Amino acid sequence: MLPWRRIERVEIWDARLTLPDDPERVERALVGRTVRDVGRRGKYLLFDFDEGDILLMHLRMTGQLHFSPSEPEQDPPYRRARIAFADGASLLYCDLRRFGRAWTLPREVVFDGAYWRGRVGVEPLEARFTARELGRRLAGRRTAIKAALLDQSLVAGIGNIYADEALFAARIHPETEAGRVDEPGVRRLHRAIRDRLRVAIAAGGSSIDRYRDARGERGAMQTLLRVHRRRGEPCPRCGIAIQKIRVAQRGTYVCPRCQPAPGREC
DNA sequence: ATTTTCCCCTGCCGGC
DNA sequence: TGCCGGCAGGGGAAAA
Repeated sequence: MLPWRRIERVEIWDARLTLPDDPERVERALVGRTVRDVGRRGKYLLFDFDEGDILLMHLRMTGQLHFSPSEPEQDPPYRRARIAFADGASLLYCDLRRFGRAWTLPREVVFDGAYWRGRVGVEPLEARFTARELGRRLAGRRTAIKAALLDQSLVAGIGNIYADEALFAARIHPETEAGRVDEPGVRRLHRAIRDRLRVAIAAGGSSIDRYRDARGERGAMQTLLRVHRRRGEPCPRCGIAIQKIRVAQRGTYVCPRCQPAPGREC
């Protein structure tokens, strides 16, 4: 919905958005550019233009983009920035918790792998993400498997929801040492990651809280989640109560029977 | 180097 | 019922 639109005006109301850069500098870098392509690398959004720097965004926890094809209706809450296009369309950025960031970088930096190394790892839905590749990346890691899944530099894009869901589907306890997941376990986990992400994308994401897509639509994945945010509900596989624990400083949901704690497999 | 802790924000909810 | 600590779809910086 953005390609071929020319940016006429950029308004950044929350200066935190562009930290550590100045909002004015980012505004100047964007005005007059025509959008060529919108892409993604891990959880980073990339806006590529006819010329000049690339705009990168990370929505973090509560960032949202709202597109409207004509002059925006009313002001949504927590609006932080707006890109107004020459044809009257606009892209509004809202963010309750103000963790999201936007910044610009030269194309050659963004398209060089060095920028992403240590930041964003293999894309889980691409062909080169094989079970063998997952195993290679987990090998030798002493941290909990869930912490490893949340580590974006290993595998890109898995967040707290889908880490829980993938581990449940693979029947692996989240606190299992990453390097000690056995080979069949790695294969189950690899399959589970891809399966759960594909289902989630097809469902339009999980609108547990306030998540909406750029058109304002809710996702349906929250109804398909099997353990995440389902403490006390029956496990869909065995029926016993889902437990909530804490792993890697994140709320973690687990079936104590289907995902036996490390060291006492059933 | 890898791993863990703290912190950035605002609003909401569960538990006392 | 009302208040309040804890927690939330994340990750960077600093510390262990």
